[in-house]
Amino acid sequence: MTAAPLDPLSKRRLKAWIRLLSVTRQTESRLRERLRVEHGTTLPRFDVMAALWRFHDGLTMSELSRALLVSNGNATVIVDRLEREGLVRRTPMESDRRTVQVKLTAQGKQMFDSMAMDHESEVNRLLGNLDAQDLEQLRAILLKANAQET
Amino acid sequence: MTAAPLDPLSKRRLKAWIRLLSVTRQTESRLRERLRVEHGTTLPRFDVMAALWRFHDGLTMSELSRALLVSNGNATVIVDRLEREGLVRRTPMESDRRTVQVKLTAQGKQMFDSMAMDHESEVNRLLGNLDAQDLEQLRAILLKANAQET
DNA sequence: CACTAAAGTTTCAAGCTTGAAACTATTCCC
DNA sequence: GGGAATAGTTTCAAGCTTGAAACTTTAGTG
Repeated sequence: MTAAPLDPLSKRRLKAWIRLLSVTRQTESRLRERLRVEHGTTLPRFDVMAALWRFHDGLTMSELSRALLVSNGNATVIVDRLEREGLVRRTPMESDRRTVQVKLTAQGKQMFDSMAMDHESEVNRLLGNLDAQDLEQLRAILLKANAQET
Repeated sequence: MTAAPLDPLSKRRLKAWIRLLSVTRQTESRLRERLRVEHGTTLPRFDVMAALWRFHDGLTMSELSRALLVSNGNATVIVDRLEREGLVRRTPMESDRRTVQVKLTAQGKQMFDSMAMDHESEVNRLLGNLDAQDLEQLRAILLKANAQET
């Protein structure tokens, strides 16, 4: 539907996107490897646990998939596996019987705690070249970019 | 192995990473949807074709997976499917019989051309809020971040 | 109250992705 | 030349991911 790219910045935006994707993929790949080698888990499982740790009153499945920007079906299978491993618990809601509340179990909290600091220091290492000014600029740019998402 | 995160910027780097991931996922999701709806294809297929278009003398499987930051096994199945659809061709190399050269077919080139401009204008729209200065800063920051990747 | 629309979740098929293992071809080194 | 190590590719099992369809429950409307 969009017309031909007369915008003179079009090519630069495309290059910026490619670079953004590349840095993100490389970083994700490092983090995935670390979780696998050091903690025997995967990035999606970690992401779910991190979200549940953050919202420690629990999240519904829909809130979870929205927070993680993944599909509902995807959230279901990851929570299924975490639940089978005893790291997470589904509780049917009284107020609205369509929904379930997902929470970390005590074991899940413990597991997450054992990973979180290591994960943070790996992120800190991977982005270690960025100083305070870089981080502030990046923050501003990403917020700006995000505002566009229709 | 890394020690506790005494770095005072550690938390900010973590937040920056989460934001980076979020923007990237949202953007990827938009682009994927557009390719699906408008062109009946997927992002990984598009990525492979874009790499082959860019290096129009062809790439080996290993070069391809390195360029796309995906595993060799992954590259194999995507190229398999593209080949089955006639968009791509594998040619055994004379010089080194371990390797194959992957190239776009004429049909593949045509298909890519029909998608590329649309894809670019979608990227341009999604990052439309970023002006020349933003793009330059982003470029510098991403290059800096990239330099760290051990 | 019935009907309809909407929201929340799961199921499903298809495709993507990884990392390890297997296989083939090449290069290196004695 | 004969191994041994290395490089390129594919195969494989397991898990991730999507989007659509089905199912259940709730809310809204007459």
